[in-house]
Amino acid sequence: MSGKIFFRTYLPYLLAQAAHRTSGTFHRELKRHGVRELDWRVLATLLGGRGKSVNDLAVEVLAPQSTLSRRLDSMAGEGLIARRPGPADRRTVIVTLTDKGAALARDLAHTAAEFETRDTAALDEEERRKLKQLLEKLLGT
Amino acid sequence: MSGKIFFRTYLPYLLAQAAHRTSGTFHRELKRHGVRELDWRVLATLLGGRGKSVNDLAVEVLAPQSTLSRRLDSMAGEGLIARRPGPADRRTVIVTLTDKGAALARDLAHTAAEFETRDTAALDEEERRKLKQLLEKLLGT
DNA sequence: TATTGTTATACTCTATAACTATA
DNA sequence: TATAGTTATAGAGTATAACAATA
Repeated sequence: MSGKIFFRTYLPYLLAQAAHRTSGTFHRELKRHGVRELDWRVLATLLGGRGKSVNDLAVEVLAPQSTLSRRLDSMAGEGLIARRPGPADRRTVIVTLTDKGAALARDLAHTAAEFETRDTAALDEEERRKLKQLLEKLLGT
Repeated sequence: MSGKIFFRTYLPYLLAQAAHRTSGTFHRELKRHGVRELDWRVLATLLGGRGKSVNDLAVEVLAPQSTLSRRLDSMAGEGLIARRPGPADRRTVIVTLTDKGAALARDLAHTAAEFETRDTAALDEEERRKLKQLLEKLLGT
């Protein structure tokens, strides 16, 4: 088994490379706003929804609960998110965007969409659609 | 713009999620061997090749040069890789696998291939092939 | 007892820049 | 002067487990 051939067609690595490349330029943009990658994922995940528990959020932003918990402290301090006890089960904490957080999230999402197009310019519209469809199927969503 | 709709179809996030999911189980396997994710990328990248400069390697393993440099110290200490000055330009350092490193790399690559199939079972063979092809085109390889 | 979330600790990785050797 | 790589430092993320509150 040749290593070159192996790793060049090894799907997890292709995915990691593609994720790295297609977010590199936008991450520099995030930095300009003083927003970290994890914060951006939290903002984008919560945008348009009605709030999520810390647990659910941790799964969606691909971060451990303890890391997220500390970032939420910081984001709450900046007035971007709010936390309140879950209505049914008071052990859970429901995280929602504040108006300020939602405004920032919308602003960043707009910029992200521009970068997305630019950073995936090697694909035409049909290929991009197909790629998304395959990824969604892979992820079961 | 709905957040749910936005982030669910935002390609960099789909890629990050897919990369995360398709490597999660194998990373636990790596841990069992005492191999870190970065080490694994170095091993797999060098497998079957004739060695690479630290700079080129850093790009391929998606890590900063300084991080890689320190990991290489450790991997050299474990007898997995060797470093020698470049023949043409003596500023460069050429990294190659030792026999021990190559054996470990082949072993891990074999296991990785099994996990790859398992972790992408939601796609059939044709879809997997198409996904790889689109990713390769996106990456320009 | 089990689960949700927070907090604590030690460790790893990253960003940045200074430094060395070579070109 | 510029480049390849190493080293140094501070900051950010992760793994792990202990802990509090609720179920």
